[in-house]
Amino acid sequence: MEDGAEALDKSVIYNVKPMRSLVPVFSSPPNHSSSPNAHPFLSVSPAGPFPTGVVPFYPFAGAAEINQARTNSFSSPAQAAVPLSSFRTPTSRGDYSGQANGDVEGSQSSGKKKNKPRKKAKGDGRGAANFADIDTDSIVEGIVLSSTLMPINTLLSADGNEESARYVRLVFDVLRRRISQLEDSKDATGSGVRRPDLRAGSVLLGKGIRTNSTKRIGAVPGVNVGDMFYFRMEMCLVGLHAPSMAGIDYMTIKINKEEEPVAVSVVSSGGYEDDTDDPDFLIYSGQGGNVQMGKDVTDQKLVRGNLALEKSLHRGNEIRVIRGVKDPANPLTKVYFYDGLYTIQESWADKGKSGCTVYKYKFVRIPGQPEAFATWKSILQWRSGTVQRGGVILPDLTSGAEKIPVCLVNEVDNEKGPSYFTYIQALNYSVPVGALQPPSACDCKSGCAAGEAQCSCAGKNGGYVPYIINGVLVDRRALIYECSTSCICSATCRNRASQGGLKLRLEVFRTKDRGWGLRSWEAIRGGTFICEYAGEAITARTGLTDDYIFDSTRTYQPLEVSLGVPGNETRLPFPLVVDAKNRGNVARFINHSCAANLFWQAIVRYTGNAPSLHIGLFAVSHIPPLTELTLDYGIVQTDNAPRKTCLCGSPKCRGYFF
DNA sequence: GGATATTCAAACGT
DNA sequence: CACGTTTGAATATC
Repeated sequence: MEDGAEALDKSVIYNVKPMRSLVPVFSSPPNHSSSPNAHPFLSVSPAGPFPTGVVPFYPFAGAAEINQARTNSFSSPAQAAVPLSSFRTPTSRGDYSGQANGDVEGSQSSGKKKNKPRKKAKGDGRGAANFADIDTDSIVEGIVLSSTLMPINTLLSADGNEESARYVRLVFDVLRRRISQLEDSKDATGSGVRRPDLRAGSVLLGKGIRTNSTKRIGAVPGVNVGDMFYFRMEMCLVGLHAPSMAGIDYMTIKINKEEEPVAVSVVSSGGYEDDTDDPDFLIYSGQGGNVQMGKDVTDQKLVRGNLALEKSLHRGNEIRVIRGVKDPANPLTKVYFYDGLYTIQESWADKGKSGCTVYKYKFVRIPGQPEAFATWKSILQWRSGTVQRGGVILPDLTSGAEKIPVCLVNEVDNEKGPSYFTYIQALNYSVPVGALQPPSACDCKSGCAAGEAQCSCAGKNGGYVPYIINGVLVDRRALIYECSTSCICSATCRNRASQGGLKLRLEVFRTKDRGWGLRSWEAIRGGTFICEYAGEAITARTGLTDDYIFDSTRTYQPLEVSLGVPGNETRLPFPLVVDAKNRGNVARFINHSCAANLFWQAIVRYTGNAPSLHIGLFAVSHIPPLTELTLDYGIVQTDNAPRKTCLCGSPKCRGYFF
């Protein structure tokens, strides 16, 4: 288009093989918890000293006492092993939300305080009725029983670890997404505020599906600097920050018979006039004094959280800091980054704008921790153009084929870029005649998510639109039917999440010693559609082990946590192999990992008049910006198939792939 | 132990 | 869309 003299197709660029077998980049090293500073409390702990990073504080109750409080069937430590057959798995009907569960609960627990319903005393029932008909017990049961991550009889202990924290976060989000989906499918007549996050959090707390439930100073096992959250409840469930709203979390410690509150974590997210400019410092405002319903601004008092911060200043203990920011990609929501440990350097009393007293605390970040909030700030600068992203080789390797540019960066060595390939946005593959039911053609006028109970596309997906808002998939299914050209609904219908090319800002980057990889500048929620695997469909030969191959006939691990409904297997009813060597999209740069943060999902929709199949890639869990995106490329079943040695480095590494 | 006060939510309406 | 309103739920404290 611009200078036509060049015979070179602009979409053709350099190409070097992605090294799929190499170690993925994690947002933070796993050994972060070995604090550079000695823990100030170790010397005074009655049971100390402990190894660095271990903070076994039980100020009020022993672990046993806390465990005893759990009476639910799923985490009860009473039975050494619970045979799976003693549980009834959900039936294959599309609607599995209304089933009774008395047999399961009854056989495992005495029935006292089954689900801790948290009765609302209010008589109107308006808000409470929002979720009244959603059987969260059955949903959670399906999730727990189908999980491959933790044995169901493993106690989610008061002191967590990497696995339990991951488990809790995954369960929370899939439950929350399912509740959202069920809410979305109802008539949109109810105007009450819906809070699937609170509902999911409350249900899981009631069932003991939480971890690190004892408060502690310093690092929280299984939660790493740079971890990302979308709801306060998520942080509560993993023991990072307990209060559901308050910004300061604190605990009382007993020293020489003196009880004293100390702060353990704070959330800074714009509720007060904090100074958050410098990623190494934080000026944090004390709590209270704000305008509330029918109350004026008042002086803050040195009580509760403020008192705890003051005591922490004098004790010098580490305090976890969570930085909440507005997500520019979705300005209505917030993202929370766990930014690691800080100490308070000084405090003072200020006069706020209204003339009332506001306490201020200067937090200083302990050096040597991985970047978290600092990374986010850098990306904001790249996006606004105030700072240029370093190492850019090509500003857009799609050459405009995507609406959003994908830059090619190398901050590591002298490689100039991958070898030639042609950028295409989508896979072009028609479903074999008779292999599947054809997709539907709905006539929804107002979007297919809410209130369109008659949507025939939703009917194809078991009665529900498979996506909630923002292109977030509720759960993996064998196949998803999207709305498309033959539907009445608009292009913004949420049942078209995989269409229209990239929606996230991505970059292809040079890894340190691992070839090229793909990652995002954006905060990605679990379940989000990332991209499809584009390329040339080759159905004739399967079992290929070349690079740039996606092979649906390989064996894939199930998701660690899912809703547990039948039909979420990955096998397709016909063989599809995609070769992205000569033609492809960003997906061809995605490296393999046995602990991948993406999964694939088959999607059917019309392209013109032909039902076409697409391979969508979705986020397994929240993915912080600049974390490498990885996919499990599966296993070839035949015994003598050539295999590639895997060095993904995860504890679950199989040692090979393909 | 139950009830209450406190609180840097999250959604939605204007 | 910035701001106000509404409905919240965990926890500490009374």
